[in-house]
Amino acid sequence: MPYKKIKEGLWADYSKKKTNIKKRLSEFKKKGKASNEEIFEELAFCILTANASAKMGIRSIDAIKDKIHTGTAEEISKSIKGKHRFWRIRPAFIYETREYIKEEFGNNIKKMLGSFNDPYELRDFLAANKRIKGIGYKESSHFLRNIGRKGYAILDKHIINCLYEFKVIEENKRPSKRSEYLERETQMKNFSESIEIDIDELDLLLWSRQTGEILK
DNA sequence: CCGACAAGGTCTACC
DNA sequence: TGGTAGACCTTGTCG
Repeated sequence: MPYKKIKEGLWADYSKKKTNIKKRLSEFKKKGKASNEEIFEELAFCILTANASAKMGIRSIDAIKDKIHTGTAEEISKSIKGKHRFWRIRPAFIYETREYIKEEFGNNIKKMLGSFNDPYELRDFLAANKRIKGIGYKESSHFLRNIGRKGYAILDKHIINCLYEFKVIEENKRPSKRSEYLERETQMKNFSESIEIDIDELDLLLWSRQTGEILK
């Protein structure tokens, strides 16, 4: 499909969904100003969504909200069984991440996030940290976006698919390392600039085209 | 009804 | 040391 058609198609869709998209983004912004507990819950949500369905993630986080701040990995695991594919390992990830933030930052996740000036250094930190478990580049970007940080590409299966169809990227393959992630992120940014749709809005737009919904 | 396959990736072990 | 299979795991959906 020629570039011009793609741009027109996206804009037609964007005009319809614009209100919902903006609304969702303002919710993300608001979340960023919430308590340490709520922000940690958002991080836990992202740990849960990796290679699980979005609905599974939402359903699961609701089930364990009362357990994730104080419960053991086993307790979290018990609450999530039957609601999530990876009911044994993901609670362990959440637990380990929580204990790390407790040890290093006195349970103050906002302090942790605030200790970086550069947004990409912050993401590198989250993605590369071996004690922040279950969070790679995609989920790190997802998390930061969900707490109102802007400008990151969230390169999941759906977005990669779209970008490939649009010929923005050359391979229909999820990035498996940092350099690939950054490269495709730049390509998506260039595309978003050229069609004049903000990258954060473009992410929600493309995702909604694949799934029919504007979730998180 | 049943087999195949997908579901917002990341971690670990091994070469 | 840098890269890549295999593990994680179950449920819903589609032919």
